[in-house]
Amino acid sequence: MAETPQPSAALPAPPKSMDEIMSLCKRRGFVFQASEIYGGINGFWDYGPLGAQLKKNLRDAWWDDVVMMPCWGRKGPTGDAVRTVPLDSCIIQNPKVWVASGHVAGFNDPMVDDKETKQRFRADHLQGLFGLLQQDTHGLARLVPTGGYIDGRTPVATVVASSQHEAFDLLSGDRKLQKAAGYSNLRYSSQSQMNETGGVHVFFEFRGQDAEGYVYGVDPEVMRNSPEQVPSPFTGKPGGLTAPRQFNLMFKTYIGATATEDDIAYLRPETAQGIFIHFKNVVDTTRVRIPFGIAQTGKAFRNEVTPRNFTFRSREFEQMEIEFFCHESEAMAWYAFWRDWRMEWWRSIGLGGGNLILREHERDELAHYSKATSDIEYRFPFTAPGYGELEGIAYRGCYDLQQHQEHSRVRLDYFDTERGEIGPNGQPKGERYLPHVIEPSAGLDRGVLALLCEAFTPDPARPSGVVMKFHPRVAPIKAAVFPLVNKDGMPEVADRLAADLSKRFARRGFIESDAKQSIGKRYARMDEAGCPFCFTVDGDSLTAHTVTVRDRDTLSQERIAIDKVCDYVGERLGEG
RNA sequence: GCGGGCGUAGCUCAGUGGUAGAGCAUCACGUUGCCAACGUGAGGGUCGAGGGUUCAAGUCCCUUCGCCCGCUCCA
Repeated sequence: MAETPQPSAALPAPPKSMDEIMSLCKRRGFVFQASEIYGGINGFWDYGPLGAQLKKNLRDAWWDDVVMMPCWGRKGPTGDAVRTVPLDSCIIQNPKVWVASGHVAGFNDPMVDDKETKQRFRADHLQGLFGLLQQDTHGLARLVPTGGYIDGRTPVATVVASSQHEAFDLLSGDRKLQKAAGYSNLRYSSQSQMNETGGVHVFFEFRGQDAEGYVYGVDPEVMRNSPEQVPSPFTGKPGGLTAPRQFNLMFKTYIGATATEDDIAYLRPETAQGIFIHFKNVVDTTRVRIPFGIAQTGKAFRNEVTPRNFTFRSREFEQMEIEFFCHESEAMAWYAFWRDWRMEWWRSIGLGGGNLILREHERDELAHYSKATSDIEYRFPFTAPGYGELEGIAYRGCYDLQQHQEHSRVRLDYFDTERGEIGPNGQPKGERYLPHVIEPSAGLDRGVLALLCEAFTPDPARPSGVVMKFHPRVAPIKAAVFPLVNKDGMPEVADRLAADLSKRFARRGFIESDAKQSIGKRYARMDEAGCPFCFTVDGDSLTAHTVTVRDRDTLSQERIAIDKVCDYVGERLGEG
């Protein structure tokens, strides 16, 4: 037979193709398009048998290392072991939760942002100051288009106001704005009504020093198509505004069968808020003391404008979030601790190498409540040479607890008996405070996608052409057992070995046994599925009680005793 | 949201108006002696969906859904 092929390590790594990765995901049952037989549904993906197990393994690894043995037993910056407790909160909560968190505000109308001042306002509240057209022989009628806006005209100045009247007041009271727009001394001239297009349109005309004009709503088409020409109401600079954007990113649903507007609820856009709203319950019931974390995994939903890049931006996705509560004075130390450990953790499950980076946010990138944020980013084939976010570690101050405290009117502060001045009895008097929060928030589906992309390794020297080099800890198939040929008692020995392996490892992943077709074909199938170890029962197995073990990554084979096989696998799965 | 491309078997694709195809994969039987061997046989398609033009549509037209790429966006 052919010689053992050598891995083509000497050759430079061929570029990874997202198409090929997606094709393999479909072919081997890692990821399917949701509702595929009905034509699919944009932004939703399902996991096939291997993908479901891969995802579970990643989630379990996170749970083990975050909840059961936090940070691998490492001590935190305060010298104590890291403590976390788990939580599992509902996808649907009282809508007030999302009002408090800021997710509901202004989400039902197209919104415009000022890029410089970061102020956001409703697009239909942008009122413009327009000069009259030079040759306006047809009068104002020609300015009246459809929809109540002045079609296609660019204002020389803008203000945010809910009515033309208010807009005129603002404009006429702001000499600086007038001057910037080339006018001065604006005053009310007349109010005309038009009904050329069936509707009544009211113009607030004005007269300035040298010109006339009118105040009217800014055409959304203009804001959308040429935002670079629209002056900002805050800075007066043209181009300072974004185009109007729909921000209804939360999925709506109705509670109860009546489905009226009063019954509206939302699918959670993040799991984090479920943790914040139970902060007090957890403190009161579990004897945790600050510093400690609450961890949760679960589905979240966002009505993304543009789902794209395979599972990277999906409308339904799973998060793995920790909210770590600590005293403000120690928050930055904990922030650095979590940031660095999370980075180590992703490396430990196989995302080492140059594709993983830690990126500290610039100051102007930070949310207003955040004092520091960093992203752990992976270089996906579709982001290369750039990176895509896997996990964000944010120092959120006490913003979230404060918001919920205000909106719910329930005190969420914490009485820390280990702080405060030492009293006459030698005991600290205690300190009452709102804890500060470090939030390591990871995307499980993005993690799975990164594992798939990282594992995907084209190798022309192999019969399969590709090998999935999953870390054994996350590999969906942990081991495979093959009889070299299907006779001479080999299948029976193989069956017994597979049964032993299953007994010990089947809770962590599949144990495959396969007696069909040539041995090479079976190895090739396991390469594509990313099975790290293949044990082959041959003639010597019957007499010497040994099998060969083939290493997926090196293709090397060694012979080990049958009764050592389970320990061999156990060691490599990280059981020590 | 805008522009471009694509959609035929599980996968990769051919098929420019006239009987739905290939390779690989899958299954069965035989063979088998460490890297997708071989032989024989089998199953698998309303050509993404809907409508239209035509004697006749996978092929031409319209609509729609999905995916990919670029811009935009990512609270």
